[in-house]
Amino acid sequence: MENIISSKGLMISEKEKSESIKEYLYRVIRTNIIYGYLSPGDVISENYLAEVFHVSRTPIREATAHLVNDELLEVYPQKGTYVSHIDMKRVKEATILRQLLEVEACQRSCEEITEERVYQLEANLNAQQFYYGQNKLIEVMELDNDFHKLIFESVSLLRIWNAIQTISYDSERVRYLKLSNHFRWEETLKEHWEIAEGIKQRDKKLVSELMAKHVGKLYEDAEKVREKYKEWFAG
Amino acid sequence: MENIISSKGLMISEKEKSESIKEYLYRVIRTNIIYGYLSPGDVISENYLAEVFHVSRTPIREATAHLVNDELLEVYPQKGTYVSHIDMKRVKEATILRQLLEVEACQRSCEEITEERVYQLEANLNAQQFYYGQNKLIEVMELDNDFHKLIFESVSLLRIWNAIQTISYDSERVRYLKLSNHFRWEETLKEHWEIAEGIKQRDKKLVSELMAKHVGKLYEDAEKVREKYKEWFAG
DNA sequence: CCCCATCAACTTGTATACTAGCACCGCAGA
DNA sequence: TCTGCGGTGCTAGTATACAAGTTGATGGGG
Repeated sequence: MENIISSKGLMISEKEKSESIKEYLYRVIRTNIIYGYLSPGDVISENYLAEVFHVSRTPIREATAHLVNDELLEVYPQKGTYVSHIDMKRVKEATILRQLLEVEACQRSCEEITEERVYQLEANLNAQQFYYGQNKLIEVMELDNDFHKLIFESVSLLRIWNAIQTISYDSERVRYLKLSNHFRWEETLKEHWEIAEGIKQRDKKLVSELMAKHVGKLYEDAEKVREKYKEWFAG
Repeated sequence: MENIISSKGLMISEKEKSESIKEYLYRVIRTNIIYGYLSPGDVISENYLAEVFHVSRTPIREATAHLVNDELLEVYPQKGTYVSHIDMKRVKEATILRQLLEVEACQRSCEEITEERVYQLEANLNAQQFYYGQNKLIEVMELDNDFHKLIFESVSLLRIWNAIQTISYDSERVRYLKLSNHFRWEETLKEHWEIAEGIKQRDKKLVSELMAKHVGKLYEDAEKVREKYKEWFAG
């Protein structure tokens, strides 16, 4: 992936041909927030974004409306648009949601998953290790997401995966802060390997415990991250 | 609630002062789809909607973009915008999601709920009975939703409730078809009363079983509804 | 009669112009 | 120096104009 850091300090990736301008803008702005190129409290007016991306305000507005829905942006009419702060209540709800659903998904995958997909899980973890060694943290994050997504995909629950995403963006920001501080990473990868191995062995009970623990730890980690980056958090 | 059926056959409710035009449009168009004033396959061009609501295309576009995200509308550039068909796969995923989360919520409510909220649950069910007697089905539907929402509210999991909603709109359409055919309604209300009573008695085990059964039945009912309204369904 | 080309009437996508409202800053007066 | 008032420049909300593309009907030629 080739990302360009613009003069405005934004990371601007290439537009895919399959996506419309508004989808492109949504994706790019969202990743800039999650990966910290836009910090909580930052003001980003529509005119400013329109200038940076060389498009009119119309697609910008459609993208920002989506991001408001995701609670990553807050729009105050006639005042401005701000990057939201991370809300621990949101992280908590996302954790509860994920614990229940990821456990369900990996239990089902113990019964339904194919050898091919097990291989994909293992390849994914190897890739994570590789990119982490190269300090390519964004790639590591995306692979981590893909790992979990692969499990949902293996049991045909992608819409549920997407529903999880829409309330997990604050957790994503926490995970990236955690990752960029190299906090507990080796341990986290080990948890992934254990889960993959458990699925391979189709041990539902073991996998459930591992996954519940794995997801649950994010909230604990979030508390620690909050101490260091308290200005990123609300309340 | 005063709803006006426009000359175009749309049910147009009053705009609340607290909501913006785009939020109003989103709400009205969504309810028109769920309550069958707009049927799967219907074409609704942006110009058409702009004319009906006496607004420009800009807020219309923002509302339709949201509805595309909800998979209630499908937009084909330069061709048209269509009301989507009900997808049983979506209903299935929503059922799985709800079973897990509603069980979790009502278990928590057994520990946390206040007497005040228990009273609200009971009042809600009485109101459902009343409006059903008056054949005010839309009010019944909204009260049914409020019943479940109250439970999530009682345990501070409203974001999870909202996440459920975003993948449950097909289920909503099924529920309204079911309701307007007076299919299994008395039984459904009885299930609600049992759940409310179980929460009041704070019997976690009983409530979990009842709720899982209650939510699970929607998918079975959907199969039956599909036989009668097969043109409403995809595939 | 059938087929193909052309054109007109739509559609959504994008850009731009205008409106309304808030906030800040500087100036004037006490 | 402090206070109040008003202008100015910003914001997002909305309306409109234009661009690009699809569809379907119509009419002429084989």
